[in-house]
Amino acid sequence: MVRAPCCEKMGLKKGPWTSEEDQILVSYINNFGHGNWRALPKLAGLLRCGKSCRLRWTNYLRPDIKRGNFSKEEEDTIISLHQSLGNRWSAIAAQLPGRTDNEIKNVWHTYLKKKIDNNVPGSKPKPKPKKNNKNVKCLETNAAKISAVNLSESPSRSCSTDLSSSSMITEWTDTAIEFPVVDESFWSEVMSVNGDEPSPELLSRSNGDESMDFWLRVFMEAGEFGELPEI
DNA sequence: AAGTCCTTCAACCGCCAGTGT
DNA sequence: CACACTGGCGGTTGAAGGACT
Repeated sequence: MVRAPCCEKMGLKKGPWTSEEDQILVSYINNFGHGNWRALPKLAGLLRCGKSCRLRWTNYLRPDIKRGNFSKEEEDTIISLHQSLGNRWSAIAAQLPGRTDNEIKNVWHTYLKKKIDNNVPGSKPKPKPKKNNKNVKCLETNAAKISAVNLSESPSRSCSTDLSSSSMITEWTDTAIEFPVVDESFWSEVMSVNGDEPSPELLSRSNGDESMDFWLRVFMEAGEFGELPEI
C-alpha cells in the first residue's frame, strides 16, 4: 500500500513563510482555532501544507513562545533532561515553558552539544553572539514577533525595526481570504495610509511589554467578527 | 574589497502512534 | 481486524549572513 502524501504536492508553496502568510495563519487561528490542520490551509486561503502550517504555528507564531537566548537555568535543564531522556525533544520542551522542541533541538546541536563535548567548566563555549542577534533583540516576545510579521517582508531573518515595507499592509487587506479579517480601521490607525513610514504610535505600541496587550486586543477585536468561513 | 568558510535556525521530510470507521 | 487519516516527533537540509583569510 502506498502511503498517502501528507498534502497535495502540486501547487503548494514551500520555503520561508512570508509576513502575509503569517498574518493569515495567525488571524485564522485566533478566530477559529485549528481543528483540522490539513483542512486549515484551504479554509484560511493558504497555499501551504497543513503540516507546514502546524509547524509554523507551534514553532514560531504561537503567542506563548518565548524568544531570545536561553538562560543558564534553561541550558542546565536541557542538559540534565537530555541526559535522562535522550533526544526526546518534545519531552524536554514540555519542561521548558515557551520553548519549542525545534528550538531546543537547534540549541542542542549548535551549542549545548559542543559545550558538553568541550566540557569547559563554568565557561560559555559560545564564542560569539547569536548571529541574528538583531532578531533576538527585536523579537524577545512573540507579540513583538507578530508585530514583526506585520512590519517586515522577511520575518525569518529581519527585525521589526525594518519598516521599509508598509505596503504589505495594503496587500494584506486586499488578500482574498474567506474569513473575517481585522478591521481596516485598525490598520489605518496604526499605519500611515500613504506614507512609507509607520505611525509613531505603532512604533511605540509594537515595542515593549505593551505589545502583547496590543496584539491581544487586535485578535480579540478580530474575533468579534466571528463567523465561520464557508467550506 | 572580495572570496570562502562557518554557524545558525526555519522549514522540510519521513516515519510512527493514535484514533475513527 | 484492516485500513485510512491525522497529528506529532526527530533527523536533516539549505539559505542567509557573519567571520575569517
